[in-house]
Amino acid sequence: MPQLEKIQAIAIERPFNKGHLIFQEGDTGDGFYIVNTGKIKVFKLSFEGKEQILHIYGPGHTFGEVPVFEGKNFPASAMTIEDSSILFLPRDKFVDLITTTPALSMNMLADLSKRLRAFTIQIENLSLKEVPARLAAYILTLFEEKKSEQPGSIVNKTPMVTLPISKAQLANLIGTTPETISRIFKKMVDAQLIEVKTKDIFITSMEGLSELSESGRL
Amino acid sequence: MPQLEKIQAIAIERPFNKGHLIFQEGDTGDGFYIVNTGKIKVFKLSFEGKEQILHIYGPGHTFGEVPVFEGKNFPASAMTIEDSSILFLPRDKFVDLITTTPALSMNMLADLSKRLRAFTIQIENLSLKEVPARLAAYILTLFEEKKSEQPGSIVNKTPMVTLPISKAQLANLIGTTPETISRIFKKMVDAQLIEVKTKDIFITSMEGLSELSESGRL
DNA sequence: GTAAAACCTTGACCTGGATCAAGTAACGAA
DNA sequence: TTCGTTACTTGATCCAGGTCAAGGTTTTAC
Repeated sequence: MPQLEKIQAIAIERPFNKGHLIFQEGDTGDGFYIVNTGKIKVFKLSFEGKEQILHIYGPGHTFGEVPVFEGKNFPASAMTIEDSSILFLPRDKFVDLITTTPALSMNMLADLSKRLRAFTIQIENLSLKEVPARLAAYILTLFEEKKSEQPGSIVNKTPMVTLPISKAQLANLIGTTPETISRIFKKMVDAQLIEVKTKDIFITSMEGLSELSESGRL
Repeated sequence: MPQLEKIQAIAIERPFNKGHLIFQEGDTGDGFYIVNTGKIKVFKLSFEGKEQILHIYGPGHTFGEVPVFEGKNFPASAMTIEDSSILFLPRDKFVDLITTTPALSMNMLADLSKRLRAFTIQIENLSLKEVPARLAAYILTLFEEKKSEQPGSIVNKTPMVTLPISKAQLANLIGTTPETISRIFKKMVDAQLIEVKTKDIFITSMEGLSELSESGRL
């Protein structure tokens, strides 16, 4: 991204404590956001207060663009889940920038397309997979992300991932409850697929996990 | 859309019978599509063959853009559900056009944003609402669409909508089964919310439906 | 107009996972 | 290190909605 400097020139930095509501579903959006440091969740609440997490984003990710381009309000809410520094990009300045920089708009289109793909997968998970398959898929996704971040080949070591969020949040992300998460982790351990030590998960059968994530009965 | 002519200049028209697979999840996308006439569904299939519909699009809607901007393959499949005429826009020509036409890229960004919003609602429905609420919400959406299409005020008439798709497809759209759709329609009739005559639905209690769609127990 | 096919309804049954309740483990502050 | 808080686990119970099976209705094609 060579446009980064231009973007930073118009960005306003805002520090937030963990648990700060950045915007709420229905609010008017007069700009969008980039995670600088920390971590945020984008989520919906049901009438009864149940939460469904749509995304969890760390440094470098943008969020809250939909109202900028569509002109209506935020379709979901966003909250920090760690102490964070968030950059705010005012709408007008960004639109100026994007209309004069075709490459930037192509990047933005690619970014929204990625998000559409991610939603596609989330809908598939919620509607077509049962909870064990969703959980297995989540663990595998974590592992893939980890591999692409530090591609140094780790031979001869049990593959391991560390949950980046609490198990309660994980439940809200994959559309279930903490109790169910707990029970299914246990079943996975019994089935020799993983070992769990607090937030660390050791994958003992990549193949088994992978199979569970697609066709998955446990 | 003043760009329409330019787009039509690079589009290739293709007629398809009902039930024709336009593209399949995983295929390489070397362009995207616009519905000219007819109707299509974009959907995912589970391992066991269960279907979840992501969108149903009629004339004027674009689909299959994700690979064009993101460079990977289709995240879902698309099929005609009526005899249809579909326009194909080859990737290269479209990218040329879009990089030289800022307004077109803004339109595209707005379009993808709308789709993100729609997915957001679908995820909320699947995860946070029960089937009766989803069905009520669907009927209300149909009614809103109808109103915005023909805004001539219809005073003094029972509000009515016609299901644009089969009940089996409706089940796949809202994430349930035909049997459940059938039972819930019956309950809605018993609760004096609607009358059903084959594909025509007469709304007898807008308020009741509306309440059911949000907080909804039946 | 009639037959075949596709679609829809209804009933009986079953199960995944939610909920409620109570205990246990991990974590942060003093 | 200990206390208080927050996070997680485990058990018992319950129900929304899925599945299977059989019958009814609507649409399509000739």
